[in-house]
Amino acid sequence: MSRPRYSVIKDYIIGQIESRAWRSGDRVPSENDLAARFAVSRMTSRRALQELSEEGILVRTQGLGSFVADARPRSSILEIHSIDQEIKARGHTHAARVIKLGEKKADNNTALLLGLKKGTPVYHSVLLHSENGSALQYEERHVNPQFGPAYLDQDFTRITPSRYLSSISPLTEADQTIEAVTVSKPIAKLLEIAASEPCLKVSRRTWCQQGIVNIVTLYYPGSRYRLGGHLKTEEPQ
Amino acid sequence: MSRPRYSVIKDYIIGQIESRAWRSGDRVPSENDLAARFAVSRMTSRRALQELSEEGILVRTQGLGSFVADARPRSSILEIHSIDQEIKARGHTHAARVIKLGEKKADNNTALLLGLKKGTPVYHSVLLHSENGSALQYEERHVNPQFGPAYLDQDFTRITPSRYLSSISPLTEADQTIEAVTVSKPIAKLLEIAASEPCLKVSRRTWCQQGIVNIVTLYYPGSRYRLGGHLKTEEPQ
DNA sequence: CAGTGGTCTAGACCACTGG
DNA sequence: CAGTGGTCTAGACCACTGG
Repeated sequence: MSRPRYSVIKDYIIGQIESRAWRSGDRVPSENDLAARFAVSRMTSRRALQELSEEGILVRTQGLGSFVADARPRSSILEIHSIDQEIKARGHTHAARVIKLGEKKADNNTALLLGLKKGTPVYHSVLLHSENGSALQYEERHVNPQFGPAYLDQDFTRITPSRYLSSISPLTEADQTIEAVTVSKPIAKLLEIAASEPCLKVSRRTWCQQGIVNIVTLYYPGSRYRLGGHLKTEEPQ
Repeated sequence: MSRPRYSVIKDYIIGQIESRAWRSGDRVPSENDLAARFAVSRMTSRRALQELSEEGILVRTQGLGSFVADARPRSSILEIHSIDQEIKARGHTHAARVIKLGEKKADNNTALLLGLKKGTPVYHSVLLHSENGSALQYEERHVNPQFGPAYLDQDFTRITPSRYLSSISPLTEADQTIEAVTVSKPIAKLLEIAASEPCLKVSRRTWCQQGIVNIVTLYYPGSRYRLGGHLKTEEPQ
């Protein structure tokens, strides 16, 4: 059961980009070049280039060629994905550092958002996620212990909180707001940015079938991250 | 210059789904069926089904067939709302000021994004929208004249560009990215904020059935605006 | 088993870009 | 002009699904 040839060609191209042999704006080999080099038909080399173009890794122009796209990360607003998967999907290395992990009594606001009584014990975690060694996301989370009983026993350098929680109780719903803010000095320091640098703040509350799982606040350096999405109207009238 | 055949097949399938002739879960004709019906090769009918699958309109399973996907709820973050409607929905007063309105030759980047040749004349507008007298959104737009022929004759203090354009050619698709940035001094002045204040930047490209309508850049003061939405997973497994 | 989608070939003609 | 990507053909073999 061998891998499809177009997929091998994709990996080759991704490898070249990751190793910085080919950089943003560089032209990559043409369909014909790749077909000859990999001894496949042009339809097959074309598929590799086409898919990389759809994935935003290449930009193609008729008559000109295919070029390595601007490397800034994108994520789909539609999908709630785990940051590690998102980073790995870009072919990069994800690492997480656990800043805090423990139990807290829910304050007024946390209790309200989680639908619990004030003072109820909740799990609290703060993580810093990095992409290829560069800080990308500060993550603070308050978890309803009911939906993640072994939360405090997890090794969050190996599995993200989001993945652990969704393995216990599948996500069914979420609320989300997106803002542009500056962050406090301690957070700026962790994110390796100046305190004046604008950041994206994503505040999210997630539900499983049985109730509210957790509330999350994420901060991304504006210079290193953007949210992206593609939408289609269901019924163009 | 006829439309590609795979695109004709896609439209046929979309038409069947829109007219409710084919409904969620129904099986659509196979690659071979469509190839015979449209007198094309299987590679061509396959492309139509493949693209619709990537767009989430069909779901394909080897050995089984291709099926109409469930209609999915979308995040309101992704709904394209007219800023005036949004403000009025809050019971507030919307006002718009026209900063620029005219014709420009498309530069390299604009041409690329609009799918036009460099130097093609495009319409260009800059507006400032306010809510109860307080600046809320800086809007810059480059419009393909083909899809808004009377763009320059509109009174954008009375009808927003977005509403005018969608009255001409209904919106079918959009790309959007969201970033946290600081803005240039002139824009900061218009928005009545300090140049150091973080802003949300929304970059959007919209399509109608026939092609790319326009590209838009919006800036919102981070202190006065946030994007919000509610999402539901399609299939809680 | 017949039918489905997944991969692939070796050609073809075309529109487009730069020099 | 030579080179690029965009569309397309008429075949092929394969893995997979249900009956």
